[in-house]
Amino acid sequence: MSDKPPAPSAGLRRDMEILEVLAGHGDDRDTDGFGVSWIAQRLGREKSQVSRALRALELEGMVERDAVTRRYRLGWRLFALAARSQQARLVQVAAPYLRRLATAFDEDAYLCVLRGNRVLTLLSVPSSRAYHRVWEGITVPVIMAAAGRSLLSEWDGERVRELLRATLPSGLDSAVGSEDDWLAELAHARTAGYAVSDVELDDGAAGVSAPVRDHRGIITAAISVSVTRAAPPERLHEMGAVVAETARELSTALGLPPSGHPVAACPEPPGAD
Amino acid sequence: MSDKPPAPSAGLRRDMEILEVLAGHGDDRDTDGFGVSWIAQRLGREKSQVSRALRALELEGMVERDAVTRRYRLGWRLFALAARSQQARLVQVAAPYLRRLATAFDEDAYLCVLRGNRVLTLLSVPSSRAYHRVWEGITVPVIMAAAGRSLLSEWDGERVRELLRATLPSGLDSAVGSEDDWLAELAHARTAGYAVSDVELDDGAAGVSAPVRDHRGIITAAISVSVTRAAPPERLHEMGAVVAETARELSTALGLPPSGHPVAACPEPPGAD
DNA sequence: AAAATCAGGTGCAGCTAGCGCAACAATAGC
DNA sequence: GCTATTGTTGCGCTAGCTGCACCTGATTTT
Repeated sequence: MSDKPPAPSAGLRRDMEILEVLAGHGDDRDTDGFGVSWIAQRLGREKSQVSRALRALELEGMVERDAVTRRYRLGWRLFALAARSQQARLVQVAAPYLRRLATAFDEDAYLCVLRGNRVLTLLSVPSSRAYHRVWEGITVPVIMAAAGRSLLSEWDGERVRELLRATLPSGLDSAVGSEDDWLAELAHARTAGYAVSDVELDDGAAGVSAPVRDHRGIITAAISVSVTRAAPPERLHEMGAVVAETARELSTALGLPPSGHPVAACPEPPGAD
Repeated sequence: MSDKPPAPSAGLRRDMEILEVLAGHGDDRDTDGFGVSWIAQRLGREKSQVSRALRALELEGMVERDAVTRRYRLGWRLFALAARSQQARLVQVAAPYLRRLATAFDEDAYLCVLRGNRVLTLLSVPSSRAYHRVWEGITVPVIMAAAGRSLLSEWDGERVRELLRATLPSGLDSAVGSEDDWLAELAHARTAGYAVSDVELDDGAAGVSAPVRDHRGIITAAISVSVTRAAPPERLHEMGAVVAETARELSTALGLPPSGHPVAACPEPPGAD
């Protein structure tokens, strides 16, 4: 009598509820999954319905069932779908944010990821100013890229040293000394939420960068903004704060829970106009 | 024509097909997403149907639509769910180990699991070298993957034969002969703790791999490192030893008791058919 | 030991929700 | 401006889902 009006795609809704239950409380104590009856009761639905739906979902690989305990958990297909498109999605979702930065500072903005011991630029948005060097698809050593510090900022110290040593051919003993400096800078970037690098290499660009996290909270990319005009340190830190905030927004849009809590509200990306 | 009987869960099937299309091929030309008509045509379905399904999926957050281009791509919800899957945990734990391998050898490193008779790559850590396509979320036949040998190394011989026959279309009679070779290689991999595969298929990558065990000692995954440059056999075996050791460390991190193998071959066979 | 309890699956009738066609709306193209 | 293309909606018809009751099989109770 009350409401049954808005019930389109009831099947999908049911499936999503089931998946959400299987996703669990986020805790990892539920590693053995959940049984049909339990899910049905929790959803207030018929067992038969849940049973059939789960079978269908299993057929599609969205859930998988433990052969012995007969319990269900999320399946490989979900993971495969996400894995295949996460990079494409990253680029797409990031674009508007980079544009915002590029126009705000009138500086080139970049989206970078770590590839081996080099930094790969996935997307670059040019400023209005003169020549814009195309970096997309280009890799540079971590130490040379502005985004490098952000990408490594949460790495284990030992790993960073290994990577640095692997990067530097060995001829540079100045580097040996600067390893500690680097680690210190990483620590600073970690606390500040952004990294500032002034000109280090002849060609190496100065810039500010901040880490982008995926839905799991792992740093998977970094955005950076070049700094082509002389600017006082405090100006750089102002920029850093903005870049860091933008990176946070982007992370949220990618599915990162706003404050380290299960998924919730809407990750509304600023629709380009 | 006459058979429409086996059509349960038609809605789910449709949704999955759509998601599969949206996931693309991992190539990066799909970065713009896809339009309704294009998807409909590709699936051989009615536009209206696809349109409505996409709207429903969007409502659930499984897909999202670019505000300006009106094209769809996978949504945050799917990523959030994927992050909660069992595989995600594996990936998270394994990532540092793979990174270490990738930087140590400057070769691509992979984490793979067995999915039916194919090998699914869960995580690929690219080296710094030339562009490499995304393998994450992609499946390849067991015989083509470097990790295949490690994943099958403790299987019953008969079952391996079955799987090989099911995999090979049948046209390849050379395969019939090589079945025994394969079994022999599996035996070798079992004793050595790692598997070395040189180039077998035109595209098939050479590589070394080693098995990863869960807390029960059962092989649940494999890590492998590609070998893109010519290397003498002894070099490959050096690498194999390193990969095997890394796999052991990873297994321990996953909860395997450090002491040798508690070994499978227990009350529970990996699937009594 | 038999019987009770619980989890999961199946058969079936009734009815809802999704399908397909085609008209319509909204853009893009010329 | 008009036409071509893409995306949305109205609606009758039926495929497929819901929900009840019953069945199987494992685990526990007394």
